[in-house]
Amino acid sequence: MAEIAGLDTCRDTEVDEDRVAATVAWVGGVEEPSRVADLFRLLGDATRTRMLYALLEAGELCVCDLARAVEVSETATSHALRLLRTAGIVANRRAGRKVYYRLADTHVRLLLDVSGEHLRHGESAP
Amino acid sequence: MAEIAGLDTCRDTEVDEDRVAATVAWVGGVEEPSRVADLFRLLGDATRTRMLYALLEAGELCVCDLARAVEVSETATSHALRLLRTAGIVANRRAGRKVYYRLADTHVRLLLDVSGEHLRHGESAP
DNA sequence: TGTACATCTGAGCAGGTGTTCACATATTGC
DNA sequence: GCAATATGTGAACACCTGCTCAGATGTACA
Repeated sequence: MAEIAGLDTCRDTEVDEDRVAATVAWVGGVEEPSRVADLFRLLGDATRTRMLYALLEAGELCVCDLARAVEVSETATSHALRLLRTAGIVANRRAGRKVYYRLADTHVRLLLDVSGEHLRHGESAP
Repeated sequence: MAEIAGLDTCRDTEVDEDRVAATVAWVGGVEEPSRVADLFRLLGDATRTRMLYALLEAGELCVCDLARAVEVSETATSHALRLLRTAGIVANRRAGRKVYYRLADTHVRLLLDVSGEHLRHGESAP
């Protein structure tokens, strides 16, 4: 029943065995955790998060204005936006020489809201 | 109106100026983006995310079983759980020599759900 | 076309992060 | 008490990540 080789500690063989087996199969079989981690890693940087908050507040901003809003160099802003754009978190629109960025979909706003909710309420009931 | 020193590019002074000023004040004044980034950084690791998914599936697991479920050493599991516990993402319960971990609150499950939703639907309408 | 502006890109480097190793602590049963 | 199991801790290391710098690309206007 899927005894994992190489890890020989935890000698107990109680009733949790089947639950562990089912869990390892489920976690290992689906690639979702890895992709979710990739998404969270992008949001796990203060500069990028501040950019998202700025876009959430302003609706739409060009690179230079966004750079000033978060007080980061325009080059760093461009690098960050590239990552966010590739991941589909933000979308861009060209107007003349400027490129305006905005949040791509509502899921991002929801993630920010839920996170803020978590922080505000601290650790509450399960 | 809060011209940021040290960043002298982007010479345009169009109608967006006030919006930028308001945005920079809002983003800079609130520490929420930084704390949200800290939270997302914790979730931005594949090992930790798989642990959360395992706990989400199994409900409750001791360290050694969780280590086998995500196929990581028990030491690495303990280190990861310490970070998650300090952040209030997981909670623990001692039963004999074993320590059982579970998701701390419903916000984490919601974050995982919304993230999965985002990935499944890709980038849709704003 | 040439100049100025806005954005993008690649290389290089400092700082942060996750893992492993060795050891410490805690709990149970003899 | 002692031995065995389960978990926690700190240091060392390799790896990754985000920033800056220099330069390239794209766009508008004279």
